[in-house]
Amino acid sequence: MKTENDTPSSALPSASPRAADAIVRSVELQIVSGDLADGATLPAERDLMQQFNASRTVVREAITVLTGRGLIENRPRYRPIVRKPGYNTLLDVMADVTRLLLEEQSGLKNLYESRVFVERILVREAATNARKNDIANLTAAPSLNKQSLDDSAAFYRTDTDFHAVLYQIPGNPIFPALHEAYKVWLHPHWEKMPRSPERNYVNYCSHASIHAAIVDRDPDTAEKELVNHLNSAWEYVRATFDTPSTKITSR
Amino acid sequence: MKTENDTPSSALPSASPRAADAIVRSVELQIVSGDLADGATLPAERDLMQQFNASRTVVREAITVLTGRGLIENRPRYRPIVRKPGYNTLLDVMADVTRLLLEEQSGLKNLYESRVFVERILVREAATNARKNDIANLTAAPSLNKQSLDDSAAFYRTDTDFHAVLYQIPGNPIFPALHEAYKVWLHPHWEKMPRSPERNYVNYCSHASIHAAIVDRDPDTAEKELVNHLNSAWEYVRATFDTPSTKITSR
DNA sequence: GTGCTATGTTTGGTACGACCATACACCATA
DNA sequence: TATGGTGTATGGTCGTACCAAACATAGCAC
Repeated sequence: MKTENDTPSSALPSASPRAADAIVRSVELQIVSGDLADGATLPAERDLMQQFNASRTVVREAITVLTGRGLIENRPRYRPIVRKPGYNTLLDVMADVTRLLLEEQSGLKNLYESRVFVERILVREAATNARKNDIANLTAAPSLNKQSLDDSAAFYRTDTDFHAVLYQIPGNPIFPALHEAYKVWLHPHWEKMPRSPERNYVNYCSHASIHAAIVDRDPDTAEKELVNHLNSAWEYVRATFDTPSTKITSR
Repeated sequence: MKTENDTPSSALPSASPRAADAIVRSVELQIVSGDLADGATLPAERDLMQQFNASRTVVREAITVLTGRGLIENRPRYRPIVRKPGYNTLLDVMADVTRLLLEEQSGLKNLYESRVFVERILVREAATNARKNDIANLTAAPSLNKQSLDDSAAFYRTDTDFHAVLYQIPGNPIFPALHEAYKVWLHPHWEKMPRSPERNYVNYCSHASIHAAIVDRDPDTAEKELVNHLNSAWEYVRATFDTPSTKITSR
């Protein structure tokens, strides 16, 4: 986390008076307060200069920072577009660093393992507390799976959709955003996974089993089926870059 | 060098050839490859100008971007310090946006709820697969709690330590980083929570119960105790900013 | 010799001005 | 009216200059 180490000699000599920070803060405030609506465009840089009484250097630095935080979108020759921060923004910001972390073998494994943990509790939650509405969504997804067994690309989409339902059930916007993040980050590696109607059928059966267990209000079975499902998928992905020590063990 | 052959009507008209990006990528590579070790300092800006044959404007923009990604640390009048990215870096990057999201009431609630979900699966995992070593850590923590019942500040620390153990058990570095993030983001709000030796004792008992259930290899009870524990804590925090609709219901 | 101070150098932060390429609005011509 | 050329606004880049703080060094006092 942020290094908050005060220098041993005194309290806070830092208080970095970077001029751009003031602009960043000001724009941030305008965004969260709604003065700058989502989708609105920022004034031209030369106008911001006057507005904040700063040089273009500083204004541009502020824009760079805000872009890095995902608060504005900055295409080369267009005005910056305001993007009101949400949970998806949060994951967006992580994307660049995540890409670096995923380049190491253990990175992908760790990320996938975390997904397994999350989905384990999500299926348990579903089995325990899913409402009629959720069950309906959860029922529709596997049937769509079944219809696209022969089209691996389509199956991949409906496969993802099934898991997406799990992330919606808690009603917490963090989870759908998290699912989106897993999807984006894992997708490049899943692309390389061999697919076949037979393999799709196995996955479909897993989804059906999980769905059945949820309908039965049986969290233990639901979790067990999910773990089997995800571990099996991992084995397929692992085969595309097989190395020792990437195997998920059950401890 | 830049591709100018994309179809003008479709696809990606962007292909932004921002000069700073090249520097960013280059430095990123040097960091992950180890050419730039963690803790090393970047060359002076005027040296980087020559090295990349770019203007200082561009060099400084690259540094700003890298700082935003948490890959370098940039104090006002010092050389930028290289920080090899890890999972904690990941959470660091989210900090600024998270701060904005937490300013909305539902932000805190959503974040805390996600923590409950995560810890639910963590205690289940602990009850199922914790090794002797983990159990030992888990045993030590509550006893430290007990010793600091009368010192609320100390108790808060040991309280956090107990939960930290849960995040260590899976052996996945993502979880300790996540715990650190929860700690930092939730801390300001927990600060405002009223504390007392009696309240500390209640929390201690919860920890003891969770610990006992884990030792008994009883994930259901462990989860139940944890949920009670965390929901109870939430009620105390909620009291500091009471508004309707922030109550956590069990659906 | 040791320790402190004054001074010059390095370096990041900021400002200003200039130029380029392109998106876009505008206008003139067919 | 449709089309194509033109001018302007705007972001991207460059170069220079200046300031203030950090750092290195030399010089001074003891």
